[in-house]
Amino acid sequence: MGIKVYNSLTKKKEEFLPLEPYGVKMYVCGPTVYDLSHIGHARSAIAFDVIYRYLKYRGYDVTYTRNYTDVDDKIIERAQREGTSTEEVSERYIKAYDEDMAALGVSLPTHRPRATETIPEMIEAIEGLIEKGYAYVVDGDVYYSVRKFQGYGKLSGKNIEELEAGARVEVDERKKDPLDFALWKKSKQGEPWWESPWGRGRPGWHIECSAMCIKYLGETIDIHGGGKDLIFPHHENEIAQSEALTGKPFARYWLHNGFVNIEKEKMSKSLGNILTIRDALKLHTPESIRLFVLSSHYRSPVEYSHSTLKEAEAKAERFYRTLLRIKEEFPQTLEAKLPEERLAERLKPFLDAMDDDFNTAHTIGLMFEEVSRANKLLDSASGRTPEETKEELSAIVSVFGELSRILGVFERSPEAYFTNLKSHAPIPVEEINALIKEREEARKRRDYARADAIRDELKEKGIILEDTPEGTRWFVR
RNA sequence: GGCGGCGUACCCAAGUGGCUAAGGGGGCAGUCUGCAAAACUGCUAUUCAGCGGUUCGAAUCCGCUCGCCGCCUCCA
Repeated sequence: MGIKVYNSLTKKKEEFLPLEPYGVKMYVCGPTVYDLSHIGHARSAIAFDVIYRYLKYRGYDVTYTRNYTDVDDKIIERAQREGTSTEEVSERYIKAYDEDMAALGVSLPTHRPRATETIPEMIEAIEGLIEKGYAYVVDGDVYYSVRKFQGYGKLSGKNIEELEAGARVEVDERKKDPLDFALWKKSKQGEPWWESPWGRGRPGWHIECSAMCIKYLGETIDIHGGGKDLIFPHHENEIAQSEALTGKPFARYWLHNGFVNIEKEKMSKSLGNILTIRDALKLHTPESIRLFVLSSHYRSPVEYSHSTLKEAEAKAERFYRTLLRIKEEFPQTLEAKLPEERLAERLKPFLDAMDDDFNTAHTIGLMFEEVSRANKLLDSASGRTPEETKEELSAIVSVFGELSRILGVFERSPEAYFTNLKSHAPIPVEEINALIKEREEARKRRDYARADAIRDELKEKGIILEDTPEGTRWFVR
């Protein structure tokens, strides 16, 4: 059985069969770089990162392109407000985006083109559309004739008559039809511009993605992704432009991720309920953010809240604690390599879940069943020899290793994970160690009242003490 | 108004025709412990928003009703 994906174009789950048997071409709409990215951007990037990782894991040679839209009304607006250049604004936020993505463990796509580096290709595409009669020039602007394209609305399920009736489209006398959209915009005073056959101007948003997609991946690609909100008009327009130009199907599978909601509402700038990735990283570990995102299906909405993130943190802690136990009690298992056949057999249920439209939530659920099993093995020998226990734990650890790479979670050593948490302790480590020492002395004196008082005091600050035969250790919560 | 989606326990969340309705968080009880913490064990949905229908059989398919959300304007 192969991979099945939900295709927004057909509104069905379909078997994934790329155009070339072993190569996959994948394009995802990246950010417009006019401000810091929020958790919604993080979700999209993480979801497609896992899809990218999984397809590679499944043996496909994936070419993944994710663009930066670095010329746009909002960038211009911001630059003017700040009295700086659009280049400076976009440069700043590209850098910020890259940093955020790296912090979240999002792997780098094969290509990361900027719209401004693809202007000649955009002009060429627009010329092609004019030649074929799909576009027209009005006083330095170029518009796309939506009605000329048969099948407009096939992705979003909209029909032209109803869109017209809705009349929420921008009013512009120069357009022949209110539905038409700009391919090229004549530049106003103080705006960035490029020379073109229609005079100085800049590209429209939709043509950017079409041009970059065709340039880096070709006329027909396998997967085109983005947030659900891009379905209309952005992706609908991309289809119209690209297919009118090439006469070929643009993308075979359209994948759209759901939103991150805050208090039941979509997180968005206009609603003013955004949480930037940076601010989120001040509150939570990157691991818990990834786990939060991947614990539900990529198409479903997720609710961001303190408690949902805390639950993700608890998951991470449970996982790493178990790994730590395994490492302490059976250190050899961490390096164990399972024979390929046995590994494949153990991995099957997990990969079946991933094959089913990248069901990371199910996969993670299954991983926690293994966590329980590992703990049971560690708790009781019950008729097993130590050798058998070691074997079994090695198998579990090997499975975890594979899945960690696919999901981009639990990739660190447990020590690194807990050390990182400790670095965020609310009081200095020396102070904690001193209190632990004092408590140990109290315990030796059997002064349990004092010992418990110290433990309670630390607990209040989020520091959990744990007495083991080897002494007391601590965790941050 | 048009289009799309969702409603599974106290909370988050898998499951989309048939073995015990995954998993995590929380709660309660127990084992362990000086007491805890962690881990483990048991309990916490005879039932999947409601009502009808199809079927030998439905959380899963169909219809209706109620509630929530998104897109139709820039938006991941």
